[in-house]
Order: sequence, then structure tokens, then C-alpha cells
Amino acid sequence: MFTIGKASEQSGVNIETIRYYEREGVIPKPGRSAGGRRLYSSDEIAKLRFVRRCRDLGFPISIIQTFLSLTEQSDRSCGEVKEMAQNHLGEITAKIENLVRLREALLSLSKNCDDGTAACPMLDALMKDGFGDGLRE
Amino acid sequence: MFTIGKASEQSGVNIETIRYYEREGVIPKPGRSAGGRRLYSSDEIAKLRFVRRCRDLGFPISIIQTFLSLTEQSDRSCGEVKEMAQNHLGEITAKIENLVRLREALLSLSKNCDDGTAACPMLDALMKDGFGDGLRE
DNA sequence: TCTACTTCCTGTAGCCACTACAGGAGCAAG
DNA sequence: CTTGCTCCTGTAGTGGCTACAGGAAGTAGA
Repeated sequence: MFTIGKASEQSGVNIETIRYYEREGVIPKPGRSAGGRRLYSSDEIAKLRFVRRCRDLGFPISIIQTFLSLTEQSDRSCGEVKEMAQNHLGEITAKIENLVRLREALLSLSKNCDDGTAACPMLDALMKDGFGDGLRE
Repeated sequence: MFTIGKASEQSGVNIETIRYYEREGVIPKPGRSAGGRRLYSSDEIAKLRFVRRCRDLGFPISIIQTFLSLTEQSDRSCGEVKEMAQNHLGEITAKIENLVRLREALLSLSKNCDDGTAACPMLDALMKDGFGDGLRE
């Protein structure tokens, strides 16, 4: 059994974040030592690592909780998982497209910034009426 | 002069968000009618529109405040603006690259999800030790 | 003028997923 | 026994809004 510091090291989840997950019910409450310290088994640490990896993949906590309950059931979970993953893939793709458009807009706005005029053409353009308003993140 | 509803319509900034910007000091406090309602000039609405466009471009409020104070000064602002825009472009590019890597990881994880086994290979992979931990948003 | 409806007001709390304290207690090494 | 590290609880802050509640002001029709 491991204290929260070791669990944090091994899972890659910040100590404060582990306690936060516990408060929020993302992971079950661990056992405690005689002195009141949290003690984690390797399985619990694996669960923390799982949560972190899912977070790294951009899944929100609510989805990860569903994943965790599906891994408990261990049957016919795959369809649901795939669907959630597909949805998430769609969101990621949308985000990428948005960012690419945004980058293009910003690039073309800032390109004129060297022309030696006193007023900044980028700020000017953003103040004026003509600028396209089609960007929403 | 326009009430907050019209200002919201014309600037594209939500009413609640306009009041939030005022509380936070992003925009100056507008005048009031006899009955205590906020009244906005076209200039103030232009400023709101400017803030929204900057937000749409992904700039944080703190940067936008700098932009706003630079537009007041109206001289030699361009170098600073360009630098901030460049920084922001770098951040956007980094985000895009991250999301692309993330999408690839998720795609390869979910690809095996159809193979008819009871346990989900994606959840399995995330639980196991072998999975690369190099993804951080 | 009465009434219904809409818009506006203030103030507060919630969202997400953490992060950062403050103030104290447990524990191991020298 | 002291030093220094880790841990505990509880609370508040982050960013950028968004969503109420409960009331006041303004508008349009009968």
C-alpha cells in the first residue's frame, strides 16, 4: 500500500487532484492508516492512471466516470465506448478546424503590422465594421 | 444612446457578459438613464465588438485589456501588438499540434473497438501499463 | 388608466477541473 | 528531541462566463 505522494508519482496525478477526485466521487475513497493517511493499492493507482490518460485524451470527467463504471461491468461495453470515442473525435476535429481558421485570421491580421504607420492596422481592423464576424471558438 | 439589449445585439456580446466586463473593469462604466438603466454610445458598442472579436481570436481578457489601453495611446503600439499576436499564434499552433496528436492517439485506440471481444480493447489499453504517457493538453 | 408583457436592475451562486493556500498533525532520520 | 518532510482538513481562487431570484422600469394595447 502506498501513501498519496507515491500514488501521485506512480499515477501522474497531482496530490491535490487525487483528493479532488475523491471528493467528487470520481474514484472511491481509499483506506486509511492508523494515523489517518490515505493508503492506495496498486489497483487504485492503476485507476488513477486510467483517469489521467483519459483526461490527457481530452475526455471530460463525466465521460470518464461512465468508462470506469463500464470497466466494472466488463461486458458489452465496447459499443458504448466506441460511440463516445467517436463523438469525442468529432469534437476534437471541430476544435482543430476552428483553431486553423483562427490562426489564418490572426495571421492575416498581424501581417500588416510592420508597415511603419503610427496606428496599428490590426487593432484598427478589429475596431472597424468590415471585419468578418464568423469566428467562434 | 442604446440600452444594454441593443448594445448586446449590435456588439454580439451577451448581456450578462457585458455586465461582467463592466464589473471586471474590462470596459468603463457606461452612463445611466433616469431610471437607472445602462446607456451605451456607438463608441462603447464598438469597444464591446472589439473585445468580442479579440475573444473570438482566442486572446485572454488580460491581453485584450492591454490592447484597449494601446488603442487609447494610439502611437507606437504596433510593435507590442505584433509581439503579442505572434505569441498567441505560437500558442494556437501548439494547441493544434497537440490536438492532432491526441486525435491520432484516440483514433488508434478506438480502431480495435469492433473486434467482437467482450472486453473493450480501448479501455483495456488505457488500464494497462504499456500505453505511452506522452500526451498532455 | 389598467394590465400584461418585456426588458432591465442587483446580487449571488454555479460551471469545469483544478490549484493554492492556511494552520495543524504525523512520521522518519540523525 | 529536533528538524524537515509529508500529510490532513477546509476554504477560496482561477477564467470567463452563465443562470438564476426577486424586484423595478418601461412599453403597448384595451
